[in-house]
Amino acid sequence: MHRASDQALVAGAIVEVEAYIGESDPACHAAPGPTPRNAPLYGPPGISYVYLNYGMHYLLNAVTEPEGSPAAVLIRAIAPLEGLETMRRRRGGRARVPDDAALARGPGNLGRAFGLTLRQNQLDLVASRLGIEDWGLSMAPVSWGPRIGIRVGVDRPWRCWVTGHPAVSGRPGTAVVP
DNA sequence: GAATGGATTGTCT
DNA sequence: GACAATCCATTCA
Repeated sequence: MHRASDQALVAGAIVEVEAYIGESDPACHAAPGPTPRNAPLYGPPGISYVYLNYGMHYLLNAVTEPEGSPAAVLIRAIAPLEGLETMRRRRGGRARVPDDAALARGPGNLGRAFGLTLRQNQLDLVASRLGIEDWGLSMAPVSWGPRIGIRVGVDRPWRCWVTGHPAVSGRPGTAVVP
């Protein structure tokens, strides 16, 4: 995943995601039906869905299903590969980041490291400066388990992460399927 | 027009 | 382990 703003390019390998699928998924933003906020979920796939959560964190989703089928993948963490200095500067303001693996660990931290705002909402993830590409790095073993940080729909094991990777958020050892 | 609460994180006890 | 920070979409009157 990468994002270019001005001169700075930041990029990293996605190591943790969660799926939010359909109006029948109580944790999906599409659960209440179409609204102005979740409109991107109902659009074509390959488009970003960025929203502000808890009034302070910009969370990034990638819309995955054809128009009319609301579903998206929440990008929760990336392993930084490019633009480390930029990420440190953006993260550095408040608390110090102990190690590089923590620069974009967790959806809120990722949003800050990438400098995301509502302006990055509904961007084309293939053609715009915010994008997801196949870098041929997807050979690491992954684990599946319940999604975290939500109060409903926790029964769905739709969280997927690179097993044992230091840039993955949450507590280790919660895998349902190794 | 006012109240409510959330796909979070860092700090404090 | 509890809580504050902080904004907007949604809900209710």
